[in-house]
Amino acid sequence: MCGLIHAFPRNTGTLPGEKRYAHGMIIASFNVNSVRQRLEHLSRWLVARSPDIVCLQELKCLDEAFPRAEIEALGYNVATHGQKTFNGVAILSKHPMEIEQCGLPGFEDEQARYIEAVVSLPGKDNQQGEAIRVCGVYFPNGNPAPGPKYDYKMAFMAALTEHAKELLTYEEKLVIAGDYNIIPEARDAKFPEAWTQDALALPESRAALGRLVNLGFTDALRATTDSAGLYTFWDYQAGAWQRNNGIRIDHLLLSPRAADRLIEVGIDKDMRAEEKPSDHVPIWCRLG
DNA sequence: ATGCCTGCGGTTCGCAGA
Repeated sequence: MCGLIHAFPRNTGTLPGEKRYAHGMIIASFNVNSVRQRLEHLSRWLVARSPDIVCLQELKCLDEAFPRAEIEALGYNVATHGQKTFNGVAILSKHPMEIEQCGLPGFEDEQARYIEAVVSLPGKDNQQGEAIRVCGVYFPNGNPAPGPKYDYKMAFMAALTEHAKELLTYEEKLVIAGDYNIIPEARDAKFPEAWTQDALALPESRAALGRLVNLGFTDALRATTDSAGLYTFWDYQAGAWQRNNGIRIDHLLLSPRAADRLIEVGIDKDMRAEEKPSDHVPIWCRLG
């Protein structure tokens, strides 16, 4: 399992005197579509990929129902922001972390779609390492558009953009990782014409994503490749996986200091071919 | 063409997802 289909190295040299971690650290996002249904998949993947930090979306359970002991047994600290039935986000970290936010600041929301932590990274020779701020996001779907659900999606994105603007002033290593429910460009869908009226691809949706990215973030995948056909989601219906009818909606946005450390990006596409998979697969980046 | 499929709740079909 966890066959790596897409892996994109970044052609960048190390500057003289620049401090980098020997093998880098992996930060991943994975929409599990029910953490209880996906515990075996998730556990196998955590062992195989061994990410340092993972943002999970669509837990679909209360915090007390999260399989905390099982994940902790694999060597992870666990922070959850769950709710009954729907949504729910979590951050897993091999390293110590402090939770900064559960829920998006300045945005009253009964839906559990945002969690933010600062992770303390190990330094060389047990020296005090750096820290990295990680935001786990689960954007609303927004369909049907127009309508109240689309208004909610736009409001969520506006609030996230305002918060991200403040976070960037800290000039930290920062990653906003998650299910954005936005297809950035036509090349990010097998059949882009099928999505033109959809909340995932409307010009207003793409413009809102652009306003966030243009604050100064780097889309990790697009920093490594211009290739079309790189997807993170395939619908359960109509043989979408078998037809490779996919879309790219799970993204890793990097602050300038994080983008400077980008080594490679991967999508663990083979997860989608397993028995009883999530409809999303993990995307991850390695920072040096 | 509209549903196809999956998960959840709570009982078995409606809602949500994307």
